[in-house]
Amino acid sequence: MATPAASVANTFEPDGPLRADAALAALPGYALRRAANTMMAELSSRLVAVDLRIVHATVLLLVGERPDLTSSEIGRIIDVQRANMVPLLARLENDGLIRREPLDRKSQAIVLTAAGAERLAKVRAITEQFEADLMERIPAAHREHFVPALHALGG
Amino acid sequence: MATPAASVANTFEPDGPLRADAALAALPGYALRRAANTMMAELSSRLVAVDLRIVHATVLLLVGERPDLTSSEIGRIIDVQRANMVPLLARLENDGLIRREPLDRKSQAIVLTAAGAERLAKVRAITEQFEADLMERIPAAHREHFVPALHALGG
DNA sequence: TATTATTGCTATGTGCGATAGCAATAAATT
DNA sequence: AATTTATTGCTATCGCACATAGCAATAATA
Repeated sequence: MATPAASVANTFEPDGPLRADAALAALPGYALRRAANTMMAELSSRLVAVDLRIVHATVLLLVGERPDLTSSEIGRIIDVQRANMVPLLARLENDGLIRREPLDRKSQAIVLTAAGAERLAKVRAITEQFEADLMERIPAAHREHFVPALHALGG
Repeated sequence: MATPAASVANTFEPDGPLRADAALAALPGYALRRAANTMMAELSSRLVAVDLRIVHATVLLLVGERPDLTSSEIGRIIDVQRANMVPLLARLENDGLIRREPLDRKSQAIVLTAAGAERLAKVRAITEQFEADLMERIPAAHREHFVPALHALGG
């Protein structure tokens, strides 16, 4: 924020907000990181409306689709380790959004409660709008190439 | 890793590594986040060769281009707050890669030392290779659209 | 000259991710 | 069937990234 005051000014955006230096802006990897950060910040701020963080919303989306996922399985899907799933699910359980249902004597399924289903509906509305807005920010000429490119970079 | 063992199997990748659930994979925002994470992990692992983290490498790249940047200015460019620039620059200074040079009685420029310049050369080699590899992973048809799309999403 | 802004810093809190270890149980091997 | 191996859900803990609040010195502005 505020005026750059950089002695050696950015040649490309003479007076605009100091985004990335020219040297950095040229790097696709840097652009990728910044775009992801920007968009995730945007999504985060939209999710305050449902008092959820991105990870929590992701878990709701997931268990809303598959009613018999275990904590470990969810962790593998979203790249969160078993140990770190504990506080994450505890939070959702505390908020009354999920419930645990024994599958056998070792594993338990994570399932939505009624409140969880309601919250999920709002999450879906928010994420759908978010995704739509995201795609619309991309110039039409590039739009259809974006997701395929991302998928090629993996996950 | 290991076999999914998901009771409700992933319909699209019957036996492959469990990446993202179908519901998640459809979301551009999710794909963006995952691609960024994957690529940053890749870059990080390449940077162990120069014993630097991504942020540190970024700072070197930056001060290598502009010899009179202050801590505050660097922070604004790379989105790191003043307070958090302190340990970051302390690390680089400790490693003998940067040096502080007074601009006036309040501000100081962050400049490369000889060792810093040498390290930067290696960083450049690594990042150039990384960026090239990244772009090559993207199918040719989508390649040229990628960076413009990212820039549209902002930084 | 008086006020306001900026710089570089300390101190501190919070949340995330990673690692190691553990008891119970399930799955695989022999 | 018995034994070994793997998996599950968890605790405890460490380090890192990031944010906030505050501070004294100094520079910039009104």
